[in-house]
Amino acid sequence: MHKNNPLYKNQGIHAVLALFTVENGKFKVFLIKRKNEPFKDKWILIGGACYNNEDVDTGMKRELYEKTGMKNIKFKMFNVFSKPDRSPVCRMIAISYIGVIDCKSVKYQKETSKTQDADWFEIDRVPNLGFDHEEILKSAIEYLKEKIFDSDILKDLFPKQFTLPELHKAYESILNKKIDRRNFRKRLLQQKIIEPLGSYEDVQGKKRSKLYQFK
Amino acid sequence: MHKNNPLYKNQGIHAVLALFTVENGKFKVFLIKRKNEPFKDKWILIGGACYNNEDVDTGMKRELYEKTGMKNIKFKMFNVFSKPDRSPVCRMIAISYIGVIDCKSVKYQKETSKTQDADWFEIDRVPNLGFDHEEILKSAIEYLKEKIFDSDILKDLFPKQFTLPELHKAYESILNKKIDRRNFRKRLLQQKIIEPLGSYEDVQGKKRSKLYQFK
DNA sequence: TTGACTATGTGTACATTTTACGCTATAATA
DNA sequence: TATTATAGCGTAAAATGTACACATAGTCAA
Repeated sequence: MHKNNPLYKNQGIHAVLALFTVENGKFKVFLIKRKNEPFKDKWILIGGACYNNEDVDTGMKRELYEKTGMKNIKFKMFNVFSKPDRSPVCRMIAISYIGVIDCKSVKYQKETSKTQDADWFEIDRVPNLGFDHEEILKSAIEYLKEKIFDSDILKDLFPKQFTLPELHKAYESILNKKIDRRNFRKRLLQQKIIEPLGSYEDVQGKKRSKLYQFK
Repeated sequence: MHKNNPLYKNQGIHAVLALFTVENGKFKVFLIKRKNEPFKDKWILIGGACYNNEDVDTGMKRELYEKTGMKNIKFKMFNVFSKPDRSPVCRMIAISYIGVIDCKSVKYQKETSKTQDADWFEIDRVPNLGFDHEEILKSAIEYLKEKIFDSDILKDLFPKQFTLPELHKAYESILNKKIDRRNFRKRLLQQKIIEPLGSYEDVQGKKRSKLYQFK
C-alpha cells in the first residue's frame, strides 16, 4: 500500500457505540444530536473517528468521553460496517461496540463542542438516525438478545445489588417477550453468575424480595 | 474528521483471511510467503489492503484472488485487530475473516506479484508469521472451535458427499480432542444440517459407510 | 377481621437433550 | 472358524428445560 495512492487515500475509522439501559422496565438506547454537517440536527449513536495513535477500543473510550462526558463504561466490539458510502465525508469504516449500563449511576452532558443534545430513548421511539446508525442499532439489538443468557453482558446494568424480579423484568424488556418467572429464577441461579446477599430490599407495599449481586 | 489532519491521515484497512481445511485427518491453514518488505520472506495469512471504493468483504475477495488465485470461497468476519503499530508501514487496522474449504477442490498459485510461495500448513507446524498474524490465527482457531457445532461453518469442507466417520475425524482434528463416535452421529443427525444420500461409499477393506451431504 | 388481590419464593412432574457405554453387522485376515 | 477393525444402532442415567401448582407476605376494601 502506497501512502499517496488514491485507491487508499483518506480512509478513516469510526468507533460507534450502542449504549443500552433498562429504566422502569423500558429498554432504552443512548443517542446524541449532531451540531454540524453532515447530518446536522440528526440523532445518532455515540461515535467518532479514531486517531492514528490509538487502537479502536481506546478511540471509542475517548469519543465516548468527548461526546457525552461518560467515563469508565465497559463495552464490547461486535461488528464492522464498511459500505464505501456510509459516510458522505470520506471513506470511513465503522467498528461497532455494545454496552449496557445503569443509566441512574452515570452523568452525561447535554451539549459538547460537537453535540447539541443527548438522551436516552426507548427502543420503539427512536427517531431516524444519521449515517447507517439504524442498521448498526438493529445489529446491536440482535447481538444483545443473542448473548443475554450466555454472558455477563448485563453485569453493569445493576452495579450493586438487585432483586430477581427486577432482573427478570430487564430480560423481558430487552428480549421483548414474556419469560416464566419461576424458570427464569432457576436458570439464573444455576448459572452461578449471580449470588444472594442474604438481605432483603427495603420497600413497602408488597412482599420484600431477596437481594442479589453479580459475581 | 478533516482530511488533512495528521491525527487521521494515512489510515488503512487490512482484510485478513484465516483459511482452513482438514486433509487426511490433519487440521491445516493456508499461508503465503511475502516477496517484499515489510516482512520479506515471512509467511503470513492471506490478506491485503482494502480500496476506498469497496467494502471490506469485497476487498477480502479481491485480495484472496490476487494473492492466491482462489475464487468463490466463502468466508465470515469474526474480529478486528487495531494496535497502532501492527503494521510498520502505516496505521492499518485488520478486519479478520475465517473460511473452511476442501483443499482438494481448489487450485492456487505458488507465486504472484507479491508472493513467492503458498501452501497448506498443519496447525502445529505453522512457522513464525509476519505482522500480528499469529494473534489473528489464534483468535480464528478459537472462533472456529466455538462455532463448529452451532453453524454450518464446515459446509464447504465437504462440497459434495462425505461419510459420518470422515466428518467425525474432521471435528476431532479441529477441536483437537476425542468425541464419542456414537454421540457425534446422533448429534449431527438430529441437527438436520446434513442428510443421507441413501448410497454407500465405494471402498474395499472395511465395512462401507453411508454417504451424506450438507443441506 | 376477613376475603380478595398482588408479588415473591419454592416445589414438582414431565419432556427434551446430553453423556456413557453395550451390542450387532460387515468385511478383511490369521 | 476365530479374531480384529470399522460402521451403525440402541439404551439407561444424568443434566437441562418447560409448564405448572402451591404457599407465603403484604396491601386494600368491605
